[in-house]
Amino acid sequence: MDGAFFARDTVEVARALVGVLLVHGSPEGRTVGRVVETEAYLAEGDPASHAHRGPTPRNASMFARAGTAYVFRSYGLHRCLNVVTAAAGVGEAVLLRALEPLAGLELMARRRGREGARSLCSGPGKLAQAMGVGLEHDGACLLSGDLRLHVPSAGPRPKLAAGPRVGISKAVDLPLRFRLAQSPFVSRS
DNA sequence: GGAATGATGTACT
DNA sequence: GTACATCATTCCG
Repeated sequence: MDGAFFARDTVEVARALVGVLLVHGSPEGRTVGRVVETEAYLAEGDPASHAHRGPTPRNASMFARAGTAYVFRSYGLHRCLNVVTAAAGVGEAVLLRALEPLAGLELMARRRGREGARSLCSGPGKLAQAMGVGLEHDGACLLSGDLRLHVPSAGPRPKLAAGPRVGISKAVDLPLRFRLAQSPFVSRS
């Protein structure tokens, strides 16, 4: 796993990230999930992106180098995890929307305060909560550190379904959302 | 300085 | 399907 994986076309990265493992080793324990749903946020022609109007204090890490985490607070209480893509300074990223929980399910359930493997990580806010991702991870490197992405060395290319993104009011029609076909762990809608 | 607005999730009808 | 929690950031005056 190296930075080159992320330092290329953002839509390609969004597709390639499906199937990648997200691993968090915390004092509480280790949690692992497989990415099953992503969304790309682009620099040009994408008014739904936080980076659309250029750098601000909040989105600063979107302009850092590829492989950096961009974590933001959503609706005052949730958190969402993105991976910065493309060349440094461009301001593109991929939102991780859903995971298939693989390890540390009990810890995920405890963090979430509810049971049900199906709904532990089936949404960007749930995923961040279950994996213990917080604003302290904003700006962190996802190639090394306590929170990491890991590409399985081999394996068949997963079958993807593309569609419109969720929860936005602008650029609603762009097909920039990708998910693992037939996975029961994707977010609803 | 003030007001609007979310890259959401849950509960309730 | 609809309602609402909850607050920092952003934009406008």
